[in-house]
Parts: sequence; C-alpha cells; structure tokens
Amino acid sequence: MTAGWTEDRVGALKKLWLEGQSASQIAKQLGGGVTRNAVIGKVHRLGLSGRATPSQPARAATTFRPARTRTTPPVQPSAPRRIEAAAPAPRPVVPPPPIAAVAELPGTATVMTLGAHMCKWPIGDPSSTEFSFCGRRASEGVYCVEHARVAYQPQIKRGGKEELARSLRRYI
DNA sequence: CCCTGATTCGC
DNA sequence: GCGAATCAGG
Repeated sequence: MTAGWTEDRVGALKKLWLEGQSASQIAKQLGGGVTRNAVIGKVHRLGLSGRATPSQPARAATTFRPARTRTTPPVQPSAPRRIEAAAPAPRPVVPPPPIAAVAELPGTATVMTLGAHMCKWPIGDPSSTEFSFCGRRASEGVYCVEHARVAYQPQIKRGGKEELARSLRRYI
C-alpha cells in the first residue's frame, strides 16, 4: 500500500512540521509506512523547508552541502540541472521568535490553506487555533518582501543578549 | 551511534 | 510527484 498524499495527510504534515515536529516524529504519527525521508521529501516539495520553528536541536542546515553524488555517471559536462546549487544561496537559518513577539495583523493563511508560494511567516502560537501565516506572496525564499528582510538579516551586531534583544525588538 | 534536515536522482 | 539512498552535521 502506497500512502498517497491525500489532502488530509498533507494538512497533518504541514501542521506537525510547522509545530516543530521532527520529520521522524511526523512520519511515526502519520503511520502507514511513511518514512522520515518521505516526510522530508514532501516538505520540500511543498516549499515548506526552512521552517520558522526549529525543534529541540539547533541542527538545521548549518553549513553548505555540496550535495551528494551517489553513482553519477559523467553524463554531459554541460548539463547543470541546478544552477542555484553552485551559488551559496543565502538562506535564513533561524528567523526571530514568532511566539509572543508578533504584533502584526493576523495572517491570511492557515496551515491548511498555506500554499507553496505564500509567505510562511508564522503569526501567533503554533499550538493555538488562532495560529496563522502571513500568506502574502512569497518573494524572497519562503517569505514575503517584508518578512524576508527580517529573516535574512545579514548579521546581528555582536554584543551579547542585550544587542540581540534590541535587534529583534525592532520588528515587534 | 544516536539524532537532525538536505539533496539528488531513479522510478 | 514520490522517496530511498546518501550526505553533512550536532
């Protein structure tokens, strides 16, 4: 039995993923012979990668991966399937804490209606029923222009917690 | 060795 | 589109 991704399952996947559940945990909860690889694969296909709520571990994409090369026969020298892979595309590692730090209007998207090209900036408590997403057109990465500015902060001036708190405070 | 997500690529 | 295999890291 191949577990097709029904809307129900996709919805559950989105919910759990954005709640901060790990891929393996989600796979276990979904059951039906779904592996964590399947979950991760689906997450990426949905454009949900780079979630805003990291789990317990801080292990995301810490460093750039040159990607794997299993048994790649030298097909053709000039066959770049992914141009982006060559460039160190700046990706948001961890956005500011969304919980209790969002003083914006409620998002227009819910976990069920959130599309692949909608801003995935979380608004509110993920465990709350009022939890929503910005939902505007995703411009830069998974966020809209406005939120991309926050997520893609080039760097935060070092100076300890005080500086960090001050930096984040500019957006709340 | 446990875990995490990311990516590629055959299907 | 799907996901196993693989990679890279904590």
